[in-house]
Amino acid sequence: MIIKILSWNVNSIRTRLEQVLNVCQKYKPDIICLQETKVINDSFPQNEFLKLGYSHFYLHGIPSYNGVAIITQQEAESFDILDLSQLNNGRQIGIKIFGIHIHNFYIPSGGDVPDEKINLKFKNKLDFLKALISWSKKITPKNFLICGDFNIAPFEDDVWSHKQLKDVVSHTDIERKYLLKFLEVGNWNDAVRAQINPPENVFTWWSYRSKDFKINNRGRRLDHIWISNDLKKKNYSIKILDYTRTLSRPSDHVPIKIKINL
DNA sequence: ATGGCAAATTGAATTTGA
Repeated sequence: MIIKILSWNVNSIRTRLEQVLNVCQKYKPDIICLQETKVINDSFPQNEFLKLGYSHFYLHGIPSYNGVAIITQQEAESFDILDLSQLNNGRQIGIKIFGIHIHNFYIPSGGDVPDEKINLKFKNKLDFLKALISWSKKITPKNFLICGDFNIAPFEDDVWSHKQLKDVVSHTDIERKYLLKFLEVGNWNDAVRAQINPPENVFTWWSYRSKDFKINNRGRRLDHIWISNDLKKKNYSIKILDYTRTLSRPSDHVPIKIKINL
């Protein structure tokens, strides 16, 4: 059986609804993992998805910001919101479906200053990563996939300039170290970088502050799909749908997609 | 440590993102 899973930080599901529906019609993912839905559960636009055959909604929204969702055609066997810490505030939702555990994360961005002593947001980011490291040690990573906006570009060539971004939140040494520790203790596999490498585009995010994101291509790879060792052995393919960044009123993130033959 | 922006909330200004 072949399943398709798509992960996208949409920066408001209500603003991006038409674009998300278009991507669903075009690529027909079985499972849609969204981050930054920015909507409470009661206001999630379910009807439009129902028309496309997506009838199950696993939502963890809060007012105004954050918020994650998993949307499926088939009903999940179970779903859960992890007790990662009090910091799991619309930042994680997990399901089990087709025998696969899927967790959708929105790791905190971390604010401006990469110093946990003076910037609480940065401390929260590192604490969230520590919680994910502990969680990875506890679970049995079999038939497991985790995805989402991790807000960290782990490798030097995951950003447009390692030199210029090495002290910028999302690419500092300590964040990269924590993320790679998380990867290592869970025996996770970075499914996207296993298949897509420079000079092909690996970026999934481009700042809104650039007038034309294509001109100097100052992007970062902040969004990820990680899979357990057993899934790594299956046939799978990855696509970064960077065309969505060229649409009018785009999200600053683009979708990433995995097609896996179970 | 700031920016060239965007979205949500509240009601022109602030917070958040990264």
